[in-house]
Amino acid sequence: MKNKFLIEMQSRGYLNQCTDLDKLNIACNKRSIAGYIGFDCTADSLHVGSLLQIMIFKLMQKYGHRPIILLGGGTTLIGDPSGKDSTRKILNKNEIDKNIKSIKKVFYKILNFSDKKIKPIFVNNAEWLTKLKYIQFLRDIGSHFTINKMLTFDSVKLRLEREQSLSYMEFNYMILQAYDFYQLYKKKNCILQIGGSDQWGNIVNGVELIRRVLQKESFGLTSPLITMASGAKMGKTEKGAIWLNEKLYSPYDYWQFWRNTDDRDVKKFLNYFTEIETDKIDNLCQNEKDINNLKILLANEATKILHGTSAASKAEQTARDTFVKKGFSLNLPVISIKLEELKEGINLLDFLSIKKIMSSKSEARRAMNNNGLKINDKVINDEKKMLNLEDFEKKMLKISHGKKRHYLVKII
RNA sequence: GGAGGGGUACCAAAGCGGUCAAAUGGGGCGGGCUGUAAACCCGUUGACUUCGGUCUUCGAAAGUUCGAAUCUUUCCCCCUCCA
Repeated sequence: MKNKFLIEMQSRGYLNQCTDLDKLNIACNKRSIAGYIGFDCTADSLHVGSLLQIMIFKLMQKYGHRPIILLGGGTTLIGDPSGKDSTRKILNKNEIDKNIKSIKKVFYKILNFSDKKIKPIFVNNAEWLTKLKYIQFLRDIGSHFTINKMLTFDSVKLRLEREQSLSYMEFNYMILQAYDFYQLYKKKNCILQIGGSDQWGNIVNGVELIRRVLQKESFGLTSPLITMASGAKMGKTEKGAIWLNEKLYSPYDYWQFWRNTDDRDVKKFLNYFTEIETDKIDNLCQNEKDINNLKILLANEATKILHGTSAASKAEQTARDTFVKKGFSLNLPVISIKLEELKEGINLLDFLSIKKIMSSKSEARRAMNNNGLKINDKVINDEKKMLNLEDFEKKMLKISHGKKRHYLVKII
């Protein structure tokens, strides 16, 4: 009997590779399992690139399995060389701890923490990694790895082939990740590790370590690498990363990100990033004439998962007001200005750069010269334009940069 | 350790004494077309400016010169080949 969890993993396209799908199927059928995914803590927020992993957690919960969220406080001290051309910036422990605190928030928002049986567990591998004794570790764990094999893993091989330096520190990363899995197996009876396809090598090492040291079976599973139709990696647009933390990326912008999905990606993303049943998605995609409606659906569903229903509908409403009605929406990002500052009038270019709407006055000037700057939908071409009380209506005014960026200026 | 090549703006890459804030391509931003998509076309792309200019930028520092991204010296880093 095929396990429902795995069936949905497959139909949503979450499944790329598995060490032993048949046996995992049996294990999942038998009981509730625990599976872990490791997250890197180099930034104070995860971005959309990690969202698929979180969606997998969500799916695990749906079918009664427990997520173990490994925050790599220890491994981030080293830096994963997978898929990197050069050593990345090494963070110190304080920065990492701060990042962990911030990253955790997203999981609380997306996953179910109220049901005891499937409540996610946070673990930080600094807990065991920082306590390792070098010689002991080499004897107990290091003896199970051969350099010959390690050299064949892509993360190492590619670096060497490109003649890019790989430090001994980074070279150890895969062993540490394998050790993580081993620890979680022992401590939490975690039998599954999930990761992006670039993690395959690291994951397999863990499975093998568990087999060698504990003579137990465990499983590894990877999700596909998602790219957008533009060819860019998921989550990294030209403009920068799409962060999951609200402070770094507002719900409105997040909604907009999904709303602006490339036509070719819509169906894929509906499967990946919403909880709409896959049959229903097939149906919708066949029957809906206007793909824009699907994009709105995608934006709503995806935003709902991260920021909640009300934030999603608020974002939709804001978008409607600004794009369809071309009017004001009170939910646009607000920039406030004090009444005193306006008394004398304030130079518009100064205002734009001071309030960080534009990164410099020159940039503001440029936008102006290209007809890209509007106040209340009226193009402004006058570089000397002063902003004063007459421009405001009910203490408010809308400034637009291009067609998509709008701000509400409020007098306080 | 020896011999060569190189470090230029967000990235790639030209320039090799003045006409260089620096060709060209990509990316970004804006405009047009459209559907808040893609593709395409056009403009723009260091900062400040009283729009005359001014200031900062070609790995770092020092020097030559009226004048340096361009020449010299030292230092740092990267690459290729040999050992």
